[in-house]
This record gives sequence, C-alpha cells and structure tokens, in this order.
Amino acid sequence: MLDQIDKELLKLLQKDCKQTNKALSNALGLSVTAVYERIRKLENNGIISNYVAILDKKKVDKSFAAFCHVKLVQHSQDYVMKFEREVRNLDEVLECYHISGDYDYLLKVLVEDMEAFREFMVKKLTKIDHIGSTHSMFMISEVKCTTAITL
Amino acid sequence: MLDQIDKELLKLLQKDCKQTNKALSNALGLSVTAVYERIRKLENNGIISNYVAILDKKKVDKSFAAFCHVKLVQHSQDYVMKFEREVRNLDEVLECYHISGDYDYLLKVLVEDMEAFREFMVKKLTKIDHIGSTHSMFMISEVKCTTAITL
DNA sequence: TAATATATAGATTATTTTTCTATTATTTAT
DNA sequence: ATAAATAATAGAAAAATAATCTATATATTA
Repeated sequence: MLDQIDKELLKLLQKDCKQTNKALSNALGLSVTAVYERIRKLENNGIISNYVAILDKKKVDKSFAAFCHVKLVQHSQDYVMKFEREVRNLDEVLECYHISGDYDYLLKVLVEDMEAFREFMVKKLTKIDHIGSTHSMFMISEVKCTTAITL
Repeated sequence: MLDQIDKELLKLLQKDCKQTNKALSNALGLSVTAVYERIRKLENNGIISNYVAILDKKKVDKSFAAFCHVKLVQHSQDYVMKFEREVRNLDEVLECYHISGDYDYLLKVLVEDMEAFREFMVKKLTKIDHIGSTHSMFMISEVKCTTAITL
C-alpha cells in the first residue's frame, strides 16, 4: 500500500509539513505533480490525518508536565464512559490512555507549574465522579518528544 | 507578550496549520497581512517551533502503544547521558521523560504489535547498558491524544 | 503632547498549488 | 506473450496563495 517513496514523503512531512512541493520533489526525485498527487492520496485515504503547528512549551509557559495514573472505583460501562468524556474535555490533559496494570488510565497533563497542577487536581480531575485513586509522577526533564512515526 | 488574538491564532494553527491566511483572517477579523505578520513573528520568536503532519496510527500499522518505566542501576552523569542519547535514537520511542517516583524514566513506545514490542525490548531497549529494571504497561484504548496546548 | 514604535490595511509582485493534457509504466485478462 | 485497461508521472497553464511594499492608523513612551 505504501511504497518506499510514500514512506520517505511521510517522513519529510512529519518533520516539516510546510515545505513546498518543489522542495519535496527535489528531495524525492519526482516531479511536483507526482508529489502533489501522492500527498493528495495520503490525505484522502486518511493516512495523513491532519497538519498542526507545534508550540514551544517553555515559551508559552506550559513546561510543567505530570503523568497521572487514575483508578476508577468501578468499571461499569456508565462510569467508564462518563470519565472518558470528562477527561476529553479537560484542556490540561493532552493524552489519556486506558492501560493495563494496577491503574486504569494514564494521563499526560500539561500546565504552567506545580501550583497550577494542584489546582487542576483539586478543582478538575478529582471532581470527576467515581475516581478511586490517583498517583502522579512529575517530569524532571524531557529527553525526547516527537510526533513522527518511523515507517 | 501574547495577546488574545495571538492565542486564538495559535489555537487555530494547532488544529490545522494548512488553512490559508485568508481563512484565518476571516476567523480572527483581521486583514490577511495582519495575520501574516503575526504568524511570522510567532515563528521568528520560536513560539511556533514547527509544522508537522500527523499520521493515523492504525492506518500505518502502528497501533500498539506501550509505556515503559525504566530504572538505571546507577545515576552517574555518564550512565545518564549514554542512556538518554541511545533512547533518542530509537525510532520506536516517541517520547521519553526523566520523572520523579520509583522509576527514573517513562517512555512512550509505538510499534505494530506485541511481538514487535517484545523484539524492541529484547533487541533494543534492554541492550542499552546500565538499565536496572523496566516495567511496561500496554495501551488498551486511546481516550485522547492531542498536541494542542490551550493558552 | 510630540515623537517613536508597532500594528494594520490595501495593492502589487512573486511563489506555490491546482488543474489539465499527454506520455510512460504497470497491471490484468485473454 | 500481447493487447487492453489502469495507474503514475511529467510538463505546461491557470488559479490561488504567500510575501513584499507603501501608506495609514493605533498604541507607547519620553
């Protein structure tokens, strides 16, 4: 489905999606139209889901990251649905996964500082019903953070 | 530093960075030039760090996510530096954070399936020197996954 | 309040994307 | 193997967009 050229193209677009088709065509050794058609196809079949601007966390004063484990008191369909819906609406939560192990969920939370995190926990996360327990870990430093999937 | 218009603009660009300046100008009630100049400034001062294509994990057959805790045997500058350098070079590791708590690091690993994960652990991660212990959790489902920071 | 700096709008130019047509590869069926 | 059909590519033309420039308005500071 994806040939080697597509993979190379996706690698380039995952690094910088604003480079011109001309630049991409040079890098790939294709014509501009060939690149254009390949991108259009990748967009249409949903392999490329969207194009986004990535911000510098420090420069926008959101450099405090926490990872929160959450356990629900019960796992009824109802409680699960409600929790997931509410978590999706929390701006501070960038990622949330249902995971295996001692806890049910792992959340990646991004705020300005510890005080903001405390506020988030007290006023938002633990206000969600049916949360049994939580356990948080704090980011000391970021070693790697990319969105690029290697194909 | 960032006024309300900038924040609104960044929100739009974090959702879709390929919309035209015309579309942005309509949404913001500004002229195309005003939008253009604001974006240029946000790029130049590094608030926008880059523009990337986001791929559909399932469609590129990388829907198995794992979160690995890693503890080093020692925390000498040397071991730490070496571990971090090697982890950065692993394509399967999209994110790696030095964190507080029982373990030293939390890694987000993305591969095709459990077998690929096993391979990753045996052949790559645990091949890195000075790793004391690891503990992995597996994603059962993705509740939320965004790159957009709310300002 | 005047002087300076900053932000905006509208018009123009340069680039880029998109469309179109023709040609070349690749696949499929006979 | 070969002809027919399909898909991919290239180059040229048209349409859309980005980038630049000049002038005007708005805000800041001395």
